[in-house]
Amino acid sequence: MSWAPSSLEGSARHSRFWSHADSEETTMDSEEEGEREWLCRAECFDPKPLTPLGRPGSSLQFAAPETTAADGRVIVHIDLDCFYAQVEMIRNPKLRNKPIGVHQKYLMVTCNYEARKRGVSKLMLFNEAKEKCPELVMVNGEDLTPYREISYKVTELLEEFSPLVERLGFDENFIDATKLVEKRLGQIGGGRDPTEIYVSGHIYNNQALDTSDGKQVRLALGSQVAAEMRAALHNRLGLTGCAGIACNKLLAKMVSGTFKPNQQTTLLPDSTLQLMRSLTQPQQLIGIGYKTAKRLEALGVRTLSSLQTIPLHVLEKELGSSGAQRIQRLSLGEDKSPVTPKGPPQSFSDEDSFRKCTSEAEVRSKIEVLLTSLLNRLQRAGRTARTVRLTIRRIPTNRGFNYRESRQCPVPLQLRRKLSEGSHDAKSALVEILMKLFWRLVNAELGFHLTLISVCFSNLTQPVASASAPGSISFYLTQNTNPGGPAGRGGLVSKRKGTSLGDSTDLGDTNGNRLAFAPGTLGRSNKLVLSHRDLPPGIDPDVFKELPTELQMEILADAGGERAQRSKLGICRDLFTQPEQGEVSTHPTGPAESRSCSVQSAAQGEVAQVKKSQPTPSRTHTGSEDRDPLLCSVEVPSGVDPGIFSQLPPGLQKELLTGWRQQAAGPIARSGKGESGRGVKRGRRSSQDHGILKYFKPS
DNA sequence: ATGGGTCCT
DNA sequence: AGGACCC
Repeated sequence: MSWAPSSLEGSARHSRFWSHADSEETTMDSEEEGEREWLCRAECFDPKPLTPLGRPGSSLQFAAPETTAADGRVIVHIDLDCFYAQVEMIRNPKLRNKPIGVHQKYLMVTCNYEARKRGVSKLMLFNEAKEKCPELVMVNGEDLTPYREISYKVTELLEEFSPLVERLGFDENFIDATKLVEKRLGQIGGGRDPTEIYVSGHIYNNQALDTSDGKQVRLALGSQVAAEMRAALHNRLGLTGCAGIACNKLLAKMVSGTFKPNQQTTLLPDSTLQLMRSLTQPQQLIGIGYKTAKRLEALGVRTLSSLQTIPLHVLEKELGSSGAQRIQRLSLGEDKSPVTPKGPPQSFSDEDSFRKCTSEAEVRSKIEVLLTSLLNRLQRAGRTARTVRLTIRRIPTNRGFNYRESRQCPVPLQLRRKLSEGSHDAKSALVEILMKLFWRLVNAELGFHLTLISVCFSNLTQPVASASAPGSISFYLTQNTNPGGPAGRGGLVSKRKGTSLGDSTDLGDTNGNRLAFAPGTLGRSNKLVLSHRDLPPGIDPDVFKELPTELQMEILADAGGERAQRSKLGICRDLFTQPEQGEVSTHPTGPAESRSCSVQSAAQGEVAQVKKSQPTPSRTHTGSEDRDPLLCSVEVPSGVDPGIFSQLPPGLQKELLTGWRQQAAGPIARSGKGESGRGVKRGRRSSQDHGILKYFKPS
């Protein structure tokens, strides 16, 4: 009652907002979905008014609308379906067809659709869910590592389409696809097939597409981009999700959940007010939370329409002028906020909640656990922290259950140097610092009863820059790495002329692989097909074969680490090693679009593209006997498939071979104080912590 | 509630 | 250091 309930894809607001879609979605199986989306293309595409399109030079017909530039944007919102549950199904494919729930403590934070069919829903209590569905397989999701890692893979994949990608939590991303769409528009206007103008997926409110309306055409092309993004997410990461396409972030997000799961919806501008009318409370708008909703209620504003019509000066008295204007514009579906890439994480935190912690010894022990995990995370990411913070929550106070208090202090410079070398002394020094912060929070004479302890590292150094420098692996393999200063941020789509994923309207190009696959190793479902002994020891082949290609690649690469350490991603053998034996051949059902023409050809294009690339000439021999003779004699790091390795650019191979033997460079604090200051645009995330380099380098 | 995140004041 | 917001 006193806090705003929230959770991964599961705030009360979210549930209320989408409850309509939620109840529908279970009735719609994927078979049906595919047809519906496809039908929509047929229904909404109007073949007659094409006249201006076919004429050469007619692209002027679609010059940007007169109105504000903000209105002419094409924003895609991607929202992964029950993300934690999907990750758990990837980690353990045997769960694929079972109802599963993911819980943290006694709260089930999400569940898959198999569970939802059986009446289980998000944010149910553990016991409640088990009662509803005794067969429910409960997985503990308190360690966010696997979710965080796959989450960043999703963002990276989307960044291949456009550098303007903004994360929202672990399972949502906004993409500004305006430039990409403009580029395609130019190609269509230049005399290409006008039937390329259609909406992929649903159109909100079933509005007919008017192909003579430039804004609508842009959104239609945006819907095709969104479909390609979702196809890539499925083909490469094995993930499904929904997309919303609209002219701003607010509307894209609001429309994306109209059809769930694994479907997409485009909002054409004429239907904006209808979408807004479907909202009942102000709190359903992103940006209006629990507190603001309460203040609005005090003003008598309980409905969206009353928020739309309340005189601005009344609103301003309660919320201040900037806030008032913002939320009133939101209520009308207007939102000028840009898609803002946040770059590398600003903070790393780890917390634990519990019923009771009343002794200093318990506190110290919990802090040690949190610290150990955090220091590992920092080191793997190549970051160091300038600030530490300790946060606690005490047993119910007059300030509400969720009231937290914190104290923070700088991490002494000496300590930072030692930490970057992994010194054990340094860690205990940090524990002492945190204990001092603790005693600044609680009065030693009074005793205490905590229900949560959290440690947060912030004011982080940038990731080491070497990974994104020209000549490095990530320079070759990632497309938006921006090694330069602030000037490059958001400006460049690609360093490699003409090869940016999004640059082409050719479907075959839209799902490019950053990693090359050996010819013939891609199976029917676009997963690597490798013989038993190609796998690192300890990996269950039955599990392995079910994984998405990029995760398979990662495991293979991970096995190459000489010291067989955990990969930086943690998507490594112990996460995928199954305790059970026996065969399970669950073929995950593809997304609806896998059966649709355009997306299927995209997937085939991906394979075709891979097959086109030629193996590099070989020199030495290390391979095993029955590999492709064209590929078998390349010197490769141990544990990596020579066929894969051989397809990499020569400079890349060289770097790999060199890098393999090197110790990972220690984190280097880049000088320059203001670089991560507020309001200053930071450089893009380098590939050090999430980029492609991690596939190849031992940690 | 859980275990994270963001930016602003 | 806390407050608001997001998932």
